[in-house]
Amino acid sequence: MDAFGSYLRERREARRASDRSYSLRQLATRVGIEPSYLSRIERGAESPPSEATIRRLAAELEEDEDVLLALAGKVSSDLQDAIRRRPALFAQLIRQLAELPDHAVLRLVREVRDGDW
Amino acid sequence: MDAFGSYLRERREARRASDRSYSLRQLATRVGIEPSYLSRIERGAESPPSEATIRRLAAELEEDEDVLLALAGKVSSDLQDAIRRRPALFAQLIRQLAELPDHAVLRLVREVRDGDW
DNA sequence: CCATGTGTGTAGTGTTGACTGCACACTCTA
DNA sequence: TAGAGTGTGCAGTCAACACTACACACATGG
Repeated sequence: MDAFGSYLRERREARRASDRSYSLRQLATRVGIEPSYLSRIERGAESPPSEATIRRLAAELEEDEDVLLALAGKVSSDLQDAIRRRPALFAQLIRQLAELPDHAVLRLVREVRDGDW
Repeated sequence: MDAFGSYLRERREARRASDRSYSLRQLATRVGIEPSYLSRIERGAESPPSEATIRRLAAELEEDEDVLLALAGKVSSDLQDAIRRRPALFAQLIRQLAELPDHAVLRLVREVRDGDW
């Protein structure tokens, strides 16, 4: 049940296979946290770190920030800001989309992207 | 700059004009918090309460939960859940919509509502 | 006039979030 | 075989969140 930690470890070790600088210690140092802290996070002995730290981890591992944040049970603060600016509208839309299958949402994304909105 | 508190007070007093049971004390009691706490919140001397408490306040005042949460700088947890289930997809969509005007988003909401999705 | 209700000031509480810092045991490798 | 690097255990910090508890002063209406 610790999606975040195990995913992180898995990703780091994958990278480490081709780049020795991806040891837990070195990554932690680059990201600016204590190695023991990262160790506990990877093993799920500690809850995921802050949004800022997750962002730095994502950058270092070249992972999608939103996905990593999601695994940590969080939602990017800029998305939250966008929703907060028009709460009624976005709330309605998101609740509707929550019940639609992926492909429908994807279709919508595309339509908005290259539509005449 | 204390949108939440002043809005709350304003709404409560509006209701109180026609219903004497909307005193700070009585509302606080119905909602299950200490009057002094609600007092500090309404005056902005304290940051907004938890999502659960905001929900109860919204119910009692017949206000839109999402709007009240937004004023408190929060986003409903069920919306966050929806986003977390498909982070890449939703992140992309919301960032796109953040730059569109209200009417465009509204049009989208309608289209999804009564479209053949 | 006093009992009841009103809002508010001050102080204190338990819990969680987000970490640091150091010591330890193990493993390579030069 | 000493030294550097590896992951980890344990203890502790510091601020914020989300509140409670109680005392106070005012007012008001029966």
